Amino acid sequence: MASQQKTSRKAAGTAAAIRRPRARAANGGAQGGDAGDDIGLDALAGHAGYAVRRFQLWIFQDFIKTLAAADIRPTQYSVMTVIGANPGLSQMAVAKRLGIERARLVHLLDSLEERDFVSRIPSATDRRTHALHLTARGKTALAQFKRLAAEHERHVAEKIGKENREQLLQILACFT
Amino acid sequence: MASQQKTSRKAAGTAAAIRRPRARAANGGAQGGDAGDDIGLDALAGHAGYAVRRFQLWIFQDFIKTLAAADIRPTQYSVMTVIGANPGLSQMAVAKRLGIERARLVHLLDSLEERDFVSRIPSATDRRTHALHLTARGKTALAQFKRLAAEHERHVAEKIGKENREQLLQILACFT
DNA sequence: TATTGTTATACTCTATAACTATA
DNA sequence: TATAGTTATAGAGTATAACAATA
Repeated sequence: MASQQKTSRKAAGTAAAIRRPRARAANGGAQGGDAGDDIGLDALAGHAGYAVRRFQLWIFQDFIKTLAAADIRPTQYSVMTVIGANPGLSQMAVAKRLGIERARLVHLLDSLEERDFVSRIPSATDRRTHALHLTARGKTALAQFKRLAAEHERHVAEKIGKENREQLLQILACFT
Repeated sequence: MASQQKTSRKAAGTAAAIRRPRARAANGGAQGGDAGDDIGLDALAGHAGYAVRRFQLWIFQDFIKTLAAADIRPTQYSVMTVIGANPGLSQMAVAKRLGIERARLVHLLDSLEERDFVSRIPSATDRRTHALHLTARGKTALAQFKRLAAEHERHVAEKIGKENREQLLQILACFT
């Protein structure tokens, strides 16, 4: 399939190689090879999804950077937070609550269990399920993660403004 | 590595199998095997990143569903929109403007070129670069995509409220 | 028969590094 | 030497399907 794509691209490139007077000049001619910041995006400016995507990229990057010393990523943090607030949940319950595939949660819990942050305790009432708990070490670790996460939230407030951050949380409350 | 993980998980499970009185009872006991909606998440409620992530998932799902008939995904749409608004841009310029890896843009453009929406035109001034343009077919298609995208935006407004959507766009304007 | 946890597969996206051809 | 486009690879993340144990 890759070679097919390659072939068709090369072919298209060759065909298009019949040079034209360049409509590009209509743009001022400064944008062809330049990665300047003056590229018009008005067409995307009105799209909520684009702004939200860029914001989410920024926010996750800052979260990862701020919690890099603890080596915890956003999803791991959310899993530990939910288990810490609701000890004894099953894997299905956590997966559904966070919108994670249960197949993926298996691997997330594997790594958290390897680091001795979480433990799967067989349920006495339903032997298919595990009751999820934070270990003593996990509880201590989560407390530190939360301090770092609070620092990350301050970065967000600095970036978009304290009031704007609170408004945003209100607007999106229906998604938490 | 997989078998290592499996081994350590099984071992941890066995060791933890020494049953405890279940701290879970402190939560009301209804949450263990249940995926109910009453799982406490207060701990995550104050985190902008979590709300934004969930919102972005919803918004992308709706975008993909609304534009499914056109078979266009959000990133493809943003690429065509930028090229349409700024004909003649180089691949680097588009990649930087949209925050996409230039390596990934290659494949995105491959598929758009295969569908005859975009063409790479060799630059006369810098033979390393391609000037990107929409084909006639691409322009017609983009016009239809924009109508569908506008319908998607109406879905967003229905979901979070018309005024909230506009406020959100204002708050996140610095990320577009 | 349905559900939980698990394994496996595939596809998308992200992040790199290297290669080529140009500059 | 630096840059643009390309190729390749590895790692997350997502979406499925299937399986064993259990309900």
